[in-house]
Amino acid sequence: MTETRVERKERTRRAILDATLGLCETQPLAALSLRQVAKEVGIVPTAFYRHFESIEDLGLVLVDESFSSLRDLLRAARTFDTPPPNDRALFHAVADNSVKALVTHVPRAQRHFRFIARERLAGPAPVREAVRHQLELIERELATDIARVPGAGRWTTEDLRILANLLVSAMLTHAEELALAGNRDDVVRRVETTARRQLRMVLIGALGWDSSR
Amino acid sequence: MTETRVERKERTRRAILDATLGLCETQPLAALSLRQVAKEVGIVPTAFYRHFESIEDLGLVLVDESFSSLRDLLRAARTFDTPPPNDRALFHAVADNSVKALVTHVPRAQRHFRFIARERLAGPAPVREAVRHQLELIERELATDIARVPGAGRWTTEDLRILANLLVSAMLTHAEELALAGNRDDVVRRVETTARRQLRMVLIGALGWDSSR
DNA sequence: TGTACATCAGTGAACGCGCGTTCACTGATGTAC
DNA sequence: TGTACATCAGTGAACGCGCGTTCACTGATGTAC
Repeated sequence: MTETRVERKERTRRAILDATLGLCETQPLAALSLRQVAKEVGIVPTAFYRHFESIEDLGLVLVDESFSSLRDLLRAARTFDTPPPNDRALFHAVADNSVKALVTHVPRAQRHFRFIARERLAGPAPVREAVRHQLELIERELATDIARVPGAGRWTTEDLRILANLLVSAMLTHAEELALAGNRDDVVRRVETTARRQLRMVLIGALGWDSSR
Repeated sequence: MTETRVERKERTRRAILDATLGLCETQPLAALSLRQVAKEVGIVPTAFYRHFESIEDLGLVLVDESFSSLRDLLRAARTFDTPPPNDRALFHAVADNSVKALVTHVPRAQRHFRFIARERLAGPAPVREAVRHQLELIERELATDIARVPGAGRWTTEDLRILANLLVSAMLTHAEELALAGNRDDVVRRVETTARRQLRMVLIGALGWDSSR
């Protein structure tokens, strides 16, 4: 015996998740059939039920998986090689780091990002809700991070949330574009430039912002 | 005879478009069947072909329709009752106006916005491409508009495009949330506050921005 | 170690149903004279 | 105005196909003793 029963089951489960991610590269979850997935995996349709209750149930698992890969991206974006000497340099470094993380990570986790891009607004309600929840967590974490930056003391909690929301929206939009555009070099470079410049505009603009005005 | 043959045909065509918008409130275009649409309209499935070649063909028409309603919103957002006295007041007025237009217009054209939100990333490639094209036009118009604002002289064309892209992304995100959340009062108010505050942050932050740095 | 039994991932036949598309048609509206 | 013919939006039967789900099953793996 080279593989236990549990290992074999896990392997099939993994194959179902992968096959679904593959099929979702060109169509939304709602357009998939259980039989299509089963055929792709190489199992009989009824065997699907040994692993998931429904396609939607499977979708929720994929949302969790996708966001765990997104958290990797965000962790990378927060890491600095050397601490920047002043505020302006700090913001430039943050912007450069974040965008570098974006363009290197998205292609590696492309199928996950494509899945999220598609299902975030088009998916079944519970799937959309799950994506929404995860994005809210990210937004809150970012707000906490920004609060620690020098000069952020003047900002109210509400404004920090609103700023974080703006940054998350903008970067999500870019990630979605990258994921759906494939890896066309011109697109990657354009998105890279745009994203970096926007982060700088907002962060440096933020230095002059006063919550009380 | 109360209705000519042409009028009657147009009425059926309209009914097909409306039925599709209705069905797309809860599912993406790719999950619809031609028979479902025909049943909703009250015609026999084969009659569909007298009006459209396929569901995708119909989707492209709905994209055009939706964006013509979005252009109405944008026209409204650019209209001022009284010209503001200074730059800061101008930006506040622009932010307030734009957001007011957003929250009043989205519910009125809700089905169109829901359709765009769903199909922008999840739709068939030609539909996604059509949405993308329309958004690019809006972005370019906005850049031209910003260029006319006092203090924008220091900005490069490239930076104007990038700023416009940021604003369009942010406002699109809010419009999509409004459209998919329905008309829940708390959501509308939260989005309204967030959107207005973000526009102010960016526009006022932009005053301190210098393309050369 | 060997045996007898339990578990359970995956099978395969079967079901009724909705699918897109074909085709020849109908009958009201429109047009030519 | 009246008649004969053309147009064409919508009909209805028919097709083969893939759908989700049910059910009783098989046989390899796991467990108790």
